[in-house]
Amino acid sequence: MTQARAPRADAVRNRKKILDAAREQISLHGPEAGMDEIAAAAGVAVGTLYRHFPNKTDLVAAVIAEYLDGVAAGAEAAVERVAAGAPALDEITHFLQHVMEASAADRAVKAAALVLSADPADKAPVERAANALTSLIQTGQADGDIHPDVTIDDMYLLFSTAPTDQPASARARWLTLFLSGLTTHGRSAGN
Amino acid sequence: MTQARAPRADAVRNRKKILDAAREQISLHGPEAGMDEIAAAAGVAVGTLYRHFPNKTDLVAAVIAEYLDGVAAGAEAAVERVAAGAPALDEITHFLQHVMEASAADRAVKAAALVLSADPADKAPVERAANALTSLIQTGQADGDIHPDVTIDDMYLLFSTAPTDQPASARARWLTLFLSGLTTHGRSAGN
Amino acid sequence: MTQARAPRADAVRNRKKILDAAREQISLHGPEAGMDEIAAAAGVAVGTLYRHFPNKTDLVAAVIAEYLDGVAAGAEAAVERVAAGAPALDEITHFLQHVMEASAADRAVKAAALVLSADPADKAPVERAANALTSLIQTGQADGDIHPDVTIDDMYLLFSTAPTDQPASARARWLTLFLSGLTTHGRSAGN
Amino acid sequence: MTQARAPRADAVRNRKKILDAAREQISLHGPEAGMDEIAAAAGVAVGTLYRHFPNKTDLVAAVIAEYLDGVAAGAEAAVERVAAGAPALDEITHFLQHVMEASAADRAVKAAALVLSADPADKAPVERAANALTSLIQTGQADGDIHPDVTIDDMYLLFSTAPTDQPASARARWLTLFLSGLTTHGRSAGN
DNA sequence: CATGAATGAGCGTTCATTCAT
DNA sequence: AATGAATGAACGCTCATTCAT
Repeated sequence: MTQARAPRADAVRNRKKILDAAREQISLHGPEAGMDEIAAAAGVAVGTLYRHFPNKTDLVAAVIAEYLDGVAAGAEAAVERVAAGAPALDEITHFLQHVMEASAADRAVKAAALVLSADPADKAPVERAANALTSLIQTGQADGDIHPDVTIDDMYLLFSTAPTDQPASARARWLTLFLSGLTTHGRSAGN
Repeated sequence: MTQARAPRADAVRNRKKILDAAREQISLHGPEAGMDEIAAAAGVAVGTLYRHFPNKTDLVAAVIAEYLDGVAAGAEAAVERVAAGAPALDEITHFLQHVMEASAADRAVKAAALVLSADPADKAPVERAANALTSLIQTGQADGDIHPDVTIDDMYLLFSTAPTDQPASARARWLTLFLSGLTTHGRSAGN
Repeated sequence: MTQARAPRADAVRNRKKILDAAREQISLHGPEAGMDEIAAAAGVAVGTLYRHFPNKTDLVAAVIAEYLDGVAAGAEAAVERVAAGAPALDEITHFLQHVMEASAADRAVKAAALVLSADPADKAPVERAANALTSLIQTGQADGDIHPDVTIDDMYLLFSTAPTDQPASARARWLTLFLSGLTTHGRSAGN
Repeated sequence: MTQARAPRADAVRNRKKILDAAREQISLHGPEAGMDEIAAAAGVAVGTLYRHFPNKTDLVAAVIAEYLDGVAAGAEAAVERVAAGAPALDEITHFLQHVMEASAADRAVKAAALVLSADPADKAPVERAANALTSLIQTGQADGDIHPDVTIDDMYLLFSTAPTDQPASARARWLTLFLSGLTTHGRSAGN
């Protein structure tokens, strides 16, 4: 019974509304999206925004944390499918596509994080994703599909350099090129 | 031919001083370097700065144009070396390394460009670089070293996604991975 | 006789806790002590604080009233000691010293009162103190120790100008100088 | 020829306007007078105010410095009159009256200084006043009018405790009482 | 043409107060 | 009656830009 049993129903709702509005406004207007504008988009007053997030930096950190949560969930789902017999290389490929598209949607959030040097509020999702990815890589290497010198750091490199602010076709091409560096297969003339 | 060629001597000098100061201040303090600080670093008053560049955006665009000029020059030099018999793949590799290191030094300028969404003021250097790179690629393909589906767009992708704000070792690894997507050689276990 | 005498036990307790917390927080942090902080220090929610005191001004006024209560009690005790035979001039001197030291301890409260222009909520203690002081002055004048033109207003002047935010030595010197204006004795070279 | 020969004519005028407006607004509304309101009262934009005074604290410090300048000038004039034969005690009395009235006009400025803990920007006027007052005191003591234990610190005590926010009659009475502590004359029943 | 003083919209943040629960 | 989440006007301050000198 360690609940703080208060009627926090609306407070929770507000927190969600604020995070959604923050992601949206920052994506639309970049890091210079104003706190007032985010609050207005969320349908609350600034004071409420500040009750939930004492800083602009903290707000951005929370948006990032939410995003990382999705990444971690995706990675873990991939691991499970591999455990169920799916080929690791395919799962890695799909996971990377998934992350890339998610990053594209939140591209400006990354920029805001850089400008404000906001760290994710919670390190747990990062670790979860790292564990899952390590597992995928190892399986892929055991299958002989992934180059033996590939490490989790290559994944970070990939996440941090994906062309999130370019058209989907550019991202697809970029992933093709990058993957040929990760796999043992090289590229034939046709792909 | 309504060119003005009057005592532009100091005006040209001022323009140069301002561009240098802008690059330096933005590299030091990021996009939030103030116009007053740039002017002070250039040894002129703000008004003078605004006479040369009506906007902060325009100033950043000019800094980027200058940078692109260097890129174009590097690409053209590579073409000449290839014409003199150097292997195209090697020249491409070195050129990419060079651009990447230059970008890393000016990374804050790129960030400023994003925040202010500044386009280069002058398209000429971009074209010069494109011509030179196209030539290099074609030679590399004729040599059988570069994958036949590689285009100039892949180079843009490379420039725009280089991890300029990460350590040199990360950039080296990244280039290795990326290049294996451009070449016909794939990667052996050892590189 | 529409007095309410219901289970006010905890309400009274809360009122006391709030007043104590207010005095403490204002003494610690000056007039800019926040209502939230005072409420937290009192162990209640802001809403409760506002139930007891509709305003910050009213809260400060209540703190002052409490303080004045102490002053009145001191004055009345002095009157009783004079009635029992103590010399009025000595009692006045000691009383003034006492008030001055108490004011010094609560100096931030006085500052808050000024900033918020808060009057004491309850006039009764002021009157009690006035009556007692008038009695002391009259006795002192009858004794020939207090200058005949001295009035209760001189006491107010004294309270309101005591250097409460200066070291105790400054306060002592100040009282010496001031008292020589109230008494018939002047000052010899030695005091 | 160490002039900065620029046409600062209006800048100087603005500085004056800002100081006047600051004194006025702070006197009217206390320390919480807003920077925007002061700027508006001065007829300039906030930015201009901040060009002249980087802080609210600095602005208040400048107002105080101006006030201290007047005090110093008054003290020095008194010294000159004494040198010309005027009785030191009279001059001290008049000087104190003068300072007291000036303080009364600027009463809120003192409060603002306390709240913002602003020190005068320039220590020189304080020293000038101190020198002049010391001279007056010594002459008064040589004349046998001022009590031999009186020091400059007693003057500071007096300045800092004058009832500046009370009616002129209260200030007059207060000065009478206080002076009887400074002089060797005591008070007869008639004054 | 250069100067630098002036402008003022805008920012992130605070806090006394209100009100749904 | 108590709670604490929500409100929003106000604050001190910044900085790209304009314009009188």
